[in-house]
Amino acid sequence: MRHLLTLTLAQPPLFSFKECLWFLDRGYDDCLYRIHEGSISKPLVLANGEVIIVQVSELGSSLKVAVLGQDSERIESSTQEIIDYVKEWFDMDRDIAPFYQLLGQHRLLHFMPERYAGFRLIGIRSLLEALCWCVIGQQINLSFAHRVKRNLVTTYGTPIETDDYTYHLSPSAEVLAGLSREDLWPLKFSRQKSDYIIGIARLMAEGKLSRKQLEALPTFEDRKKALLEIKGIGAWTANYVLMKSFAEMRCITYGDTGLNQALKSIAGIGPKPKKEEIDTFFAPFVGWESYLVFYLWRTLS
DNA sequence: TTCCAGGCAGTAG
DNA sequence: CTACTGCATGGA
Repeated sequence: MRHLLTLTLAQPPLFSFKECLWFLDRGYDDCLYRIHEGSISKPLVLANGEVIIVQVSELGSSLKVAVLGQDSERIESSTQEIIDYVKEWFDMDRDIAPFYQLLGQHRLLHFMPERYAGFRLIGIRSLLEALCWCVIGQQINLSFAHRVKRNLVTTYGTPIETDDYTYHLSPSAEVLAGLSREDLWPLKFSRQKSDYIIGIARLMAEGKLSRKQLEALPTFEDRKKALLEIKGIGAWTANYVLMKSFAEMRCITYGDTGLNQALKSIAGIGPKPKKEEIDTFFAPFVGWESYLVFYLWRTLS
């Protein structure tokens, strides 16, 4: 792998790379990206099949995107794809001023625009990766969840070597679809979760579930309904995936313990709030529910 | 030992 | 819709 090119992106208003990086570097040592000396880097498979490493860092008032790879011939034609990926990753094309306006008017949340200025919804572009992460994270604490994810990624993902670091691509649907449930038990998956992951991977490998198919559905509710029909995907996972992988703005992760904690400490709601109580709290933020969930999570660590 | 952690499926009401 | 159970792991 060698350096192929460097791109420069203007930082939009109300954007803070440091806030985004802080969230990604909360101390769980995620195995799918590397945070190093103020930069974040991760491997990416381009549409043409080439594997590259994108490394994003701050350079003055801009973002610098360095690209590592093998094939310098074709990389120029992928420039826009790489820019789009980074913009989507950090939700850079969204004007969040209206959200800040609503926060500023709120009795309990008016501190957020200043304290978390420029914090953005961090995306997980890969649908399978997002779904795997959700299933793994169901009902276990985050540090254990990260460990299980690392087991999965280092066992069934693809290592990508560079001079000073070994990255990993998350496992493909084809690889996971070929596993049997017992294969995942040593990686600390429960029986149910093994079945969920393999079932989801098989749907994707068979072409019965894909980003394209979900995006083709007319409404947010249709996409949620389609996800909920799949074994292992409940309300929490459906909302989380639509938020993180599709950048849907109206997702509330009902039942989420982190959300419940934040609502308890900030608004005194709960400890186990009913759907209606949550909806009432979210009512002033129509169209920004996902951002509110994300900002509430931000208050936790 | 008990409780619980960024839940889900199944059943009952 | 809520309320319940059973399912699994591992840390506090």
